[in-house]
Amino acid sequence: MLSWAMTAPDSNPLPTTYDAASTESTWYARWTEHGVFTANAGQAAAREPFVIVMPPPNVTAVLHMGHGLNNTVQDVLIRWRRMAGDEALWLPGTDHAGIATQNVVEKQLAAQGQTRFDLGRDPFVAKVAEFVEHTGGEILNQLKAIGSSADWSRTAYTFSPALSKSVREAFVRLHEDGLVYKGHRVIHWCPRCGTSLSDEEAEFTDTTGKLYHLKYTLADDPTRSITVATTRPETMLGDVAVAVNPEDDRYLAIIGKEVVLPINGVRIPIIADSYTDAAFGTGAVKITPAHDANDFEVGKRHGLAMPVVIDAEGIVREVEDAAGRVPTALSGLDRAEARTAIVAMLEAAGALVKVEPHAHAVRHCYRCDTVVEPRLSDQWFVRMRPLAEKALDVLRGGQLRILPDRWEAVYVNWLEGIRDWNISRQIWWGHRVPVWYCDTPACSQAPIVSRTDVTTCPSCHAPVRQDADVLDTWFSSWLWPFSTLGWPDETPDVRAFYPGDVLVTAPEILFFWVSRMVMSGCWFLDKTPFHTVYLHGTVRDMEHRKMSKSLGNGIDPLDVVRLYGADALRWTMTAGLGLGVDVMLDPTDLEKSFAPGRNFCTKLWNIGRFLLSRVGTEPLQPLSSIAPERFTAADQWILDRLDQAILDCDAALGPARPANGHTWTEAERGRGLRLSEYAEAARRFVWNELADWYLEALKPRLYATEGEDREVARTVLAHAFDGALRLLQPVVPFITEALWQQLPTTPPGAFLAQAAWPVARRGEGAASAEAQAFEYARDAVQAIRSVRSEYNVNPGAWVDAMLVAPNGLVALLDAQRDTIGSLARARVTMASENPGGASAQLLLRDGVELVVPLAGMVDLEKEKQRVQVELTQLETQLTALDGRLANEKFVAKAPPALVEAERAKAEEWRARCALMRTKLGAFNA
RNA sequence: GGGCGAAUAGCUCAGUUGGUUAGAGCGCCUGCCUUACACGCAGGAUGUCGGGGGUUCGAGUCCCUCUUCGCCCA
Repeated sequence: MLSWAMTAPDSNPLPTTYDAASTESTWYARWTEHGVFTANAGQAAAREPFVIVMPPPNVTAVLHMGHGLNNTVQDVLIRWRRMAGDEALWLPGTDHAGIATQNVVEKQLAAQGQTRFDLGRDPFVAKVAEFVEHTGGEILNQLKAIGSSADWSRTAYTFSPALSKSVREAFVRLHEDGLVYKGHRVIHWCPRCGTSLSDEEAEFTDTTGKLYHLKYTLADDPTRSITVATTRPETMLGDVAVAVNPEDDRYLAIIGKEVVLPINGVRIPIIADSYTDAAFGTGAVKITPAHDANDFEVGKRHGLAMPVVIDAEGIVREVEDAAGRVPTALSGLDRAEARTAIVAMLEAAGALVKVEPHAHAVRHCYRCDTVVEPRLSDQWFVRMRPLAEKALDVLRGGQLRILPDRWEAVYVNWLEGIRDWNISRQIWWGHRVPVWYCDTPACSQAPIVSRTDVTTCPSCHAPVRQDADVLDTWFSSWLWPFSTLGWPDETPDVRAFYPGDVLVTAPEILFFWVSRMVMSGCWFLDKTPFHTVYLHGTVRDMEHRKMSKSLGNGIDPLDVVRLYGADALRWTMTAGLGLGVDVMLDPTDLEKSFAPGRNFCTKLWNIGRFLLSRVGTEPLQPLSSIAPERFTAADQWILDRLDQAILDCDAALGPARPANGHTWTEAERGRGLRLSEYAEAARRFVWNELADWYLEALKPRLYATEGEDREVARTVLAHAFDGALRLLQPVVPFITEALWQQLPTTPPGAFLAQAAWPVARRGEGAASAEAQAFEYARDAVQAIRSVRSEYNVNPGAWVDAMLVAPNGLVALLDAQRDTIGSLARARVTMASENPGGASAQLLLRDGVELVVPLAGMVDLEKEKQRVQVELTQLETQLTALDGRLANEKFVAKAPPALVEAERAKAEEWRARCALMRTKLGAFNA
């Protein structure tokens, strides 16, 4: 048997400082080599599957802190469940990001003075594909650098052949279900990107613009006029009516009359429509059906013409049904130039009544921020109402929950008011709409909606033409939870891993993506794709501004990895993360944000170095083989603390899924996913309990004792650290793996990343009497240290201390004398009675007193005051407590257990007060 | 304009169904380079829980109202 001396620090295999970079690359490589992250559909029958699908980053994206946060959360959860014995699948991939990716390549072309039209459609698409192949997906490698344990063997891509098949299937199936249709209406149009956008893609920005009051003269009486208010005077060329509210007395007499548009002289009627708000502006609004969605509805109701006076590039001209409406002087102007010119012309004509500042929200393209132009066009739509009903049902039925739960109301509100989804885009990069047309004039073939490519018309056998539009990127993303598994094929993966479990993302894409995935999952596979949506916060700077490239206030996660290590990054992302709370980081002071994580890792490393050097490499006896009486109080205590830490971590993280497998109960619904509480519970155990107390208490024992007790200590030490490393692995996987590999209990070839999640040895609240004895020791140590500090006792000096214990506790405390002494640098003696005299006096719990004589140093007045202050405080509280207990209503109405507890507390306080009064008496004597 | 949320220590936040003397991390103050760790150890200070009103035996927690801030939707 080796002695402690022979396993001295010299033989310690761990270097003095932790090298994050080499540890991270070493272990990540070993994990992937051994398929630690690979899920097996064949195992899913024997083990509970646990599935997270990664929100696919844009294929051209560069890792930013938002990804860091999002993926750390997912990785913590998936690592937790993997250890807990689930068949854990974290499915990664990228999104082809139609508009965004096309924009990137178009920008490159623009740098060479080219447009996509110079190349033509097919060469352009080929160029984008090539670009994606060479530079795309780099972000997935960056995710590996932060430790993401995704199953890379299943990496998916929304524009891959497999997922394209899913997209077609979904489109065709919805068409068969009568939910896909082509509509002619005003949609959001981005003149810069040259495509339509969905409601969600046209984002509102609050803007202070101008409200122009324009005077339109009545055709039959040039002395009379009506004034309309508009924010967009340039659209007046396309006006087809002036609408007033039918209830509005001011205009009743002129409804049905005609006015003459200034500038182009077109005559248009005054109509009554309840859409008009009498309180807004002048109560009269101009109606431009082709250039405003609301006006379009009014126009449809009244059967009005729909002249188009602004084209797809945002240029004012006579586009359609607009002959004679655009004067030559204005034709060809950009919409912004046209506004200036038109306002000037209106003013010259005396038609501009006034201009006032006006705060309103203007829609912008979410990809390029260009002001969106409402435009009349033909687009493909999905009828959303039937889909939304299902998505509402699963939330209301409890098959789906959203955390934090306040987002559930937002989700419900949006789905209840859902509008049809414009899914066609007039760009080239994306899934082509799977519809073909026969252009033969004589042929009556209807458009062909097909799962497979169509080349010739089934009726006339002429070549057919495929619809030029591509589908909204989100039309592929919304299938992600099952398209990635092989749907529509009945693959083993679909059977094993659908539905999944948790979706982790930011609230920004609740509508874009989350709600739509629920809808598609419910529609196509009849089940919600996950039972939990976890919406984390946003990464912001210290001024609470969102981190963004344009503001230049971002932090590069890879910089953090380089400077502090991936574990430190993950620690900051986890430990600071209240449920759904924004994460504030200071881009100008990385130290402030990430030093705590690095410091924690350093501490963990040092704990490991010291502990492993003491445990040595010799085999250990199993904890279960050790008879309970051989454990010291400290041993019992740390084992109890580990149990408690495990229970705390479990309570913070879980439940992982509804207990009945499908529906959340009210009690379960808001629970779990408290990552900060989990991290704090694990940190507290390893640092504040294992290192600060157990290791310190053990030191003399490690050096002084021999034989059996040393073996017990080694076993407990290894067990406690092993437990700590397991609890911490999901947060700081690299350093914990490196340390765990050094434990003599670790089987060769095993990985902590796959080791079993710890289970508490005993239930809650069952702390043993022995463990309790160590709590008394800690009390005494803290009291002595406090006295030493107060009297400025030289840190190296030893003091005398006397424990005065009630009879029942004498033996228990006596056994702790050495421990107390070594931790507090005190010569501890026992007494059954307080000797009084010139000494520092402290009252510990359960009537235990501590007397520190400090010969010649004690300030009696100070001691008296200390006791007096404490007594006064306690008496005040005791009075309040007694008052409560004397209140009949309290005794009658409060739960009996509580009343009992309060009574016991009152007695304890009373005894404590009595003891303090005795002390004060002794001081005065 | 409509809806939702937040306001707790200097900062960032916990505080789950109302029930101990309201907690943590960081920061701050004091003393320590005690042979695992100064990226550390020990000891300390710090809150009329945004204002006002109400329900209750009991309110940081529930209700109303005001103020300030944030988010979502139109």
